Amino acid sequence: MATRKRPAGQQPVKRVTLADVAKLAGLSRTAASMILTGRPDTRLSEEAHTRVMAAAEQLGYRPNVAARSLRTERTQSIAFISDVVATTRYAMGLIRGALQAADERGHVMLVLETNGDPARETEAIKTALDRGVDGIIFAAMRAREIYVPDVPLGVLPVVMLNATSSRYPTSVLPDEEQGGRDAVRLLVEAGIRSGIALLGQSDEAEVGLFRSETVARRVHGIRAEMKRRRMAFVAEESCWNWEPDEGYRLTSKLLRRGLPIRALLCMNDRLAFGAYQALSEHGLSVPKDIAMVSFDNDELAAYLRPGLTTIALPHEAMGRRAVELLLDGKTGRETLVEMPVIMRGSL
Amino acid sequence: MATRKRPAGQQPVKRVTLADVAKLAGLSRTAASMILTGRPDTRLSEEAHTRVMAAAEQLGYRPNVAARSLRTERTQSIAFISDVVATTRYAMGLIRGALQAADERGHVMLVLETNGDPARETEAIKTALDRGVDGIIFAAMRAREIYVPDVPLGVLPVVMLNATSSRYPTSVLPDEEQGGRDAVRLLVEAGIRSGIALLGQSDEAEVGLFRSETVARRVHGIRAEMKRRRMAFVAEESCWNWEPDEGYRLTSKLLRRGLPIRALLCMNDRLAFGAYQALSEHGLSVPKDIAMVSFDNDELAAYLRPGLTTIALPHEAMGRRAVELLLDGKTGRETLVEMPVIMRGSL
DNA sequence: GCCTCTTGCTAAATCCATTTAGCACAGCCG
DNA sequence: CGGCTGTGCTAAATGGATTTAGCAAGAGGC
Repeated sequence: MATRKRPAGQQPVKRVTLADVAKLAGLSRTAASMILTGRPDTRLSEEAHTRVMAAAEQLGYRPNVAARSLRTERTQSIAFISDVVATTRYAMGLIRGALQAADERGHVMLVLETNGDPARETEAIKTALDRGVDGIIFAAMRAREIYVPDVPLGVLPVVMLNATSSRYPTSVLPDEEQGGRDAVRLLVEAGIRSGIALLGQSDEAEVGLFRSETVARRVHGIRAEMKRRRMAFVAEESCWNWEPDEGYRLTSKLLRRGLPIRALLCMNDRLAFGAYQALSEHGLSVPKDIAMVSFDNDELAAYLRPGLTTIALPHEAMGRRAVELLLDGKTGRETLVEMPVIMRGSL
Repeated sequence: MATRKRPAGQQPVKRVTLADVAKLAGLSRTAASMILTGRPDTRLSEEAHTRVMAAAEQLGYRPNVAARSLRTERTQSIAFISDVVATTRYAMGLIRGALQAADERGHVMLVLETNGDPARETEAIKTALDRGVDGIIFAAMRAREIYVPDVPLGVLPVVMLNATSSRYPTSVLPDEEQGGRDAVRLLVEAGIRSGIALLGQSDEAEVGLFRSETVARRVHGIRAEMKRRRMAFVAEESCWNWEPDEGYRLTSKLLRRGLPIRALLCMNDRLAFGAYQALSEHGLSVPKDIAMVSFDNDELAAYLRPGLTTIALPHEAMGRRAVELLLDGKTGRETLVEMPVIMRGSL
């Protein structure tokens, strides 16, 4: 029996290399490389360009990224390092926006998750550096100050997404201050200047101690706009956990107090969801009896009846912007992304 | 003024290479490489091992991934190519599970989004190949047959995640048949054998024409278990769009017909969400008047009052499993992942 | 006719790790 | 002593691109 070096059907399928293209075009690798990478000031003839392009096309040439980046130190890839990818529905928007912007610029995105563990963060950064990424995005799923481990990144651009860091000045955040103002403006434009209750703000939040940086700005925007218009809340119910349960509990409590409430301004949609449940139990209808305005534009907001009017967290736009800043070299300062007003039936 | 070639503070920060390690250890690059990659049958001395390890440690050596993969043809990276990353909250679980399993195996994950566009799919595959990934996961956010473009992948392992393909036999899917059976079993165990209405199933779904493959299995499991237990639905309301609006509409319609309904079996949680709203308006309470069982374990399910008992889509486990199959070379067949029963207050 | 400049192109070095092939030496056998 | 085996290690080739330095031929100037 003859020894079969290579199974019948299995072609060796050698990848097409630059050398192959050059040979077919009758030129040197140097020439082929320069033409294919679109170098500006080569003195290669029009004829040479045509031949190389044709050869590359004909052979279906794709450059070997590893070989290229070995030489160039750039990989056309970026790292998206985030604390938590799942758990919050917010995550997706950030990733998706970043992904699209990266793709448009011919970059791929490595996604790395750290669970907020400093050791894993350090490891993630090293991994990213090993792979020679062209830039790093540090993202937090709840906007906050992140401590970025002290790994020397050289001149690698870094953007903080939905996060801030004392080490890296470039960050992309939602314009919460404006969002806060808009919420109040919305109420006024609907003719409601009194009987507004605030749901969810907590003093601790304003201190920014535990909760997110940006929420403090949201609260600040709300208060500033209220003050500017010489308005005051009829009630404020504070809580830590902005979840439906709390919204339900606080709203029930509020209603029992018998205050003249005409609108609820909720710090997020999950609270508002809980509030809906409480209102429904009390036989109150939205927006006829009580109007609702909220923040985030959670998926929930569209599902409620009537739909919840809310100031959206522009996650996708933020992700996109982060990549734009990173790859277009516009780093250096804080960028605020407008929070769109999503009008639905609750106001 | 003297020309300053290099700005004062800016160190050149040359990366540590294998050659540096070898030199410090007083050995050849060959030896250093063999030791650091943990080759089994080298005859290098214990002493050599110690010296190389110490040198690598001391210099903080990290291998250059590009250089390595240029030689080895493996990159310790995989591609996660999916139709849509956002829009469905499901997505995250798949990505997150895959990410974790990849990380555990020392791999990084490239995430690529195609929006289901064949041209972009082809492009994504090429991009992945260019980067020399060690495997590809094709994921769909709604389980379904995907047409994978005919790009020759050679011997590259491929796993279909939450999807099937005629081209690639390895796929990871939720065990919908079992899930369907469990839903019925749950109702019976709660003492409900009659007065069950089915919400959302549509004949078109069973044909699998447009909707997902696996939903057909879900319906099949439900019907099989009903039949086995000699039970029948008191009503079936069909619709295409399994969204809260439809759940609301169908449930309202059902209630107006005055049937003796004791339980609602909903094809997904969003339908159930709408159903809750309708029940609430009709003054019916869950689970006292009407019990609810559903599918997916959407985030919503936990927010409802009472919490929605539901058969979960095990996205994270599926993502994890896909990577395990991919990297441990266990490809070849369909893997079903158990759908956990999430008991909450609605049953 | 000699020199310089421009044009069009290429040889060879380089990036860094992996891997093949094989060298030098020691010990053992007969 | 010659031949053989085993041990410990290394030189050099390799992978595929980019980039530096520079060659050869023709044009133009004086």
